[in-house]
Amino acid sequence: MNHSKKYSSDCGLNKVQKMVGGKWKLSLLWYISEETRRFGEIKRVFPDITQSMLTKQLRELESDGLLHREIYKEVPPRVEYSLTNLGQQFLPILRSMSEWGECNLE
Amino acid sequence: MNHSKKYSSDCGLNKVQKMVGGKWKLSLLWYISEETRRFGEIKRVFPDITQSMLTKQLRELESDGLLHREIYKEVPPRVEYSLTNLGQQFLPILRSMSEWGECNLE
DNA sequence: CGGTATCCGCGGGGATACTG
DNA sequence: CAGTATCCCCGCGGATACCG
Repeated sequence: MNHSKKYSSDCGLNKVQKMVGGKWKLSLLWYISEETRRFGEIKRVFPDITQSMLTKQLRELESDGLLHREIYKEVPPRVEYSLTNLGQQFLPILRSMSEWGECNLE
Repeated sequence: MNHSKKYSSDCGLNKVQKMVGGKWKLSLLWYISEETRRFGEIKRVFPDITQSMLTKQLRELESDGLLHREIYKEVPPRVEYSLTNLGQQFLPILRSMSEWGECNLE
């Protein structure tokens, strides 16, 4: 590895920061990891996220390869979100963070 | 746990997000985890962070209990940053994220 | 050397209304 | 139901100058 770039903006940690640094992304991944979720479900469980922001963050997670978005062409429409392989590989980290957060704070 | 708050703004993951969500905090913790670091060292290794922002992020990490800040009253002054116990407990997670970031991106 | 003090731009994120 | 489309605010983070 280029030694001078060990901590620079293209190191692994900063890539992670960019991918899951969004305000709600960790929680969203966590919720979707339990099982495939419909958009409406997510919206109901996270009432503090506006719908537009929810769409945006989900799409970013999708384009970063963490989420899969499956569209069912029905009436009414249905869209389901699930973890990709990459997202599943991130799960242990997510679990550790959740535990660390629950245990060590106040 | 309050079921309705399982994914709300005070769940473990969102606490983690607030604590280490800053643009440079993961990398800073990572660098300081290797050994105790002086302010000037950090500044040199992270030339893209302005000095004022560096101070701010370090202080936030300190007040969140992740970093210890030791001031030596010498001339010239010396300030050293190191991980607290809480910070050390976060290390495995940091390591996982770094590996995941290095391996799975591009 | 290791900071403050100011000022400021940008974009993350929210509110609201409309749509296929 | 699952979105766009707009508009907008605030605060993160940067730039620059000064200080004990």
